[in-house]
Amino acid sequence: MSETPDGVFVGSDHDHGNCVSTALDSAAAVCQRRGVRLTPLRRQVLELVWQSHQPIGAYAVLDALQANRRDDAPDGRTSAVAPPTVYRALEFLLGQRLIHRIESLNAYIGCVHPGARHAALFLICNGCGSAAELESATLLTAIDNAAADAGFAIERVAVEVAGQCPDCQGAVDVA
Amino acid sequence: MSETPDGVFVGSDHDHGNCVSTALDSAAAVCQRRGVRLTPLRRQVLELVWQSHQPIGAYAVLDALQANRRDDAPDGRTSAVAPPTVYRALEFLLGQRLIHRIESLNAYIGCVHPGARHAALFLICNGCGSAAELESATLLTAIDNAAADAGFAIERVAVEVAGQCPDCQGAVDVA
DNA sequence: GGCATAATGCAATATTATAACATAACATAA
DNA sequence: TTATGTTATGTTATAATATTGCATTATGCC
Repeated sequence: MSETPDGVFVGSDHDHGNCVSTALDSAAAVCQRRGVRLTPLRRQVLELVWQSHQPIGAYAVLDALQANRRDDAPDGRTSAVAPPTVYRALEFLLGQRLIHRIESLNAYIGCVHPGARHAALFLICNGCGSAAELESATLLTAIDNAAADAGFAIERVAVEVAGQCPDCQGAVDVA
Repeated sequence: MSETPDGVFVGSDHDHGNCVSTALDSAAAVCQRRGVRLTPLRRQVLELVWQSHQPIGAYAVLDALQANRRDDAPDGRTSAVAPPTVYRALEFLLGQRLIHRIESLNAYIGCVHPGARHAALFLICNGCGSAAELESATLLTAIDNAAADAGFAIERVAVEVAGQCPDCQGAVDVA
């Protein structure tokens, strides 16, 4: 089923390096337009989030960051990266709408509509751990209406649907 | 604005004791029907979750449980309640669909349709911390359709909308 | 350079959740 | 009735996630 390049789940066949660099470029553009700084650290965190191309936890980002630094250091000696370093970068990226947080996984994923204010629907596969970001006008209208009926002022929306992606539905789990 | 008894947010004016005991009764009925055991511990945890009538964290339940036990003990001496005790009870209640978990808060709340398999929409007030459980057929249809289009098999749905409830929208936050 | 602001480093700790194993309660049949 | 399997709870330790507070460094601007 990796021959469905137009499915909402990215297959193993897509041009990964390209999609990451595209994301970084548009993030840079968004930040420049807004007059906020996509510092090397923030850029690196964004890159790591995109590279995983799946929801990735803050501590996984932290580990990757640390590994990067070891590689960069001439002698391999580096001080440990501390959690706030990562959380602050993630917070910045969330604020600029460059990534999303998946609440039900305590994890983060690159946003496919970088910088835009929007409410996304996530399909999260319990099998392979991948996630797809969708937009549904009907869905958002339904949420808006429900909130309006209740006199509720919306600030943030999370729609997270867990289940099995097409590729994982056939798979039998080996005992 | 506490004179809107038919709003989706419960006011301070509703019959709290009654709504808790109703919830406990129907939980007992559900469990009996299913042949599962609503043990004293599980019942007590369910009661604590309902009593708060807001999303309540596992450790708050734990503290309340501990307080209860101190009250019950003749001499006030009791051993500490440990996290697994609470998490296991919560897990049971989730499994029987007697409570919901609010992912974005890491918290739990009584289910208003006890025992029924359903996908709920939560309006969560950032001002007062209360939450309202809604159903929206349109919303669920939209989610079903989006999933179907993607060939995705749904297992669990979380729709969490954060914002300001009617009562909190007027309120100015004091600096 | 000197200053203000923003960003990062760093240490400690808070909060949420689970693993692993021991014991107790309950159900049922020999 | 106790033997036995099963379910539930207790207990200890630890894992995973996240934040607070303060020190230091980088950046932009005059």
